[in-house]
Amino acid sequence: MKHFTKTDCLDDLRRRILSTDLKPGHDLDEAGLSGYYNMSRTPLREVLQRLQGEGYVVVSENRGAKVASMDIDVLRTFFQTAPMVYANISRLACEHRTSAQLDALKQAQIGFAKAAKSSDAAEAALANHTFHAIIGDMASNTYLLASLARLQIDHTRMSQTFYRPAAPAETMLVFKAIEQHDAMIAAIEAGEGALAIDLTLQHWDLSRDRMARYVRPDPLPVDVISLKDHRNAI
Amino acid sequence: MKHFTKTDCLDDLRRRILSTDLKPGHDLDEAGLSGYYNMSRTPLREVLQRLQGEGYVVVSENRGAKVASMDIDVLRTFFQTAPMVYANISRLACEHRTSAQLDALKQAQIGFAKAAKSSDAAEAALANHTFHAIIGDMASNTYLLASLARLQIDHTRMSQTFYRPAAPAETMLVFKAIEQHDAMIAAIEAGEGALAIDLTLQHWDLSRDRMARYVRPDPLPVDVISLKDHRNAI
DNA sequence: TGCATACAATTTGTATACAATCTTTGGAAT
DNA sequence: ATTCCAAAGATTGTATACAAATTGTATGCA
Repeated sequence: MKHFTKTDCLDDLRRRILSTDLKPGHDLDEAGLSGYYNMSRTPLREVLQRLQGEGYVVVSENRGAKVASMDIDVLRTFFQTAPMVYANISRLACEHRTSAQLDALKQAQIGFAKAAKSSDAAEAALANHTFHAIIGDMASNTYLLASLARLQIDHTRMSQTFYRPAAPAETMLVFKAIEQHDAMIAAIEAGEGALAIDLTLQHWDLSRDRMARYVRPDPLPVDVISLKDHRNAI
Repeated sequence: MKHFTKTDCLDDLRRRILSTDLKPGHDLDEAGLSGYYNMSRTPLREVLQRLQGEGYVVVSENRGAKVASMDIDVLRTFFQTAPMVYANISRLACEHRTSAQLDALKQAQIGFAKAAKSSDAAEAALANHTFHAIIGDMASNTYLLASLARLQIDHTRMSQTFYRPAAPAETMLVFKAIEQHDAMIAAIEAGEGALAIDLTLQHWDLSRDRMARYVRPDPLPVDVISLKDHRNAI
């Protein structure tokens, strides 16, 4: 059987959480995971501690780890905070970006466009995550990056539904998002901070309402609320 | 011998790092620490992973943990970012503060004033840390809080020298800081966001220049650079 | 039936032993 | 003397065993 290294395990858990393969509030069993990744509980627990530090999971004493939840009240603060942080990150990226980072960003954009058009929701959301994470790197501001990283976790999980085009009008919005990414690359390359801020805010206006509509509280036991009601909640 | 719990260990390491009892860049030996706290390496390593997530330490593969460093270039971004984050936190605190939190803040201010006047630098810096951490709690914005926490780590470590009053003029500045804290408590209690922002920015203007002057790079091996040169660097 | 308590089962926390990796040291060859 | 290599020492990483805590279940009693 394949042997996972600790970094692999870390990356995979991040990916599974971001893609909501592991849903918000989901209980993470140490024995189960250590079996899944074919490693002992000792290094796995260290991985969970790290993920807690990064905001992916919450571990409570004697009660194990859960995937970080997305309650309604944190989502209010999400939409309150995200534009400001993302905009500032974009501005800083204009000042500090290197050509290597620009290349990486363009690559990420290619991957994003492909995934978005293929309507593989998880893949598209992850590609979008990568795109904005690279901009975060460009800003090279450890302090703001800490906020950005946490915002991105929730952003990526919320945007799952965004890339599952149900109606044609919604597909249009995805194409618009791709265009906005291109414009942002240009702005960053040109070092036009004001423009980058503007584009970022537009980017947020595009997705805010849609995402907010799809947000739902942590999954409840199915015997308490019917699945149909649950799907329509919030 | 006394038996430390994991939380104790975590708190104590945080305190020692913030007070620069453990200096930036200092190497943290697992065996040494587990002996010091009288616990085995397994839980200690988990503590270190957590501290990494919080930005207190950096652990690198097969090379152990170091206290997070404070290089010159991150300090530029520090002064660039801190006013914005602290100001926003203050504003949010005005909106969300509870009366219990206000009480805690007033208590913290009493502790700060006492420590600052006693010219126990570490104690004063830690008390100031607590004061601003409570305001961070009040804001109840997990995302911004992540930035604030990281900013505070460096802020507290830098401000060590601030509370070691050498000249009478500098003592005056400390008294001024105490007054500003009182004004901020009043603003937050009254829920006057604009005023709180203003006070926060003033608070930063007060300390910025002084702190920047005392910043120095990570300690270098003494055989590379003479101690005298080192002390005068930056 | 409702509730409390005791006991079993599961899950998390810690210690220790051992494996893997990095660092230092002591020669040997140039 | 200097450089390179190898072996010893030290430090970090992982697995396993056991201890402690939590959760689930069954039983007794009102």
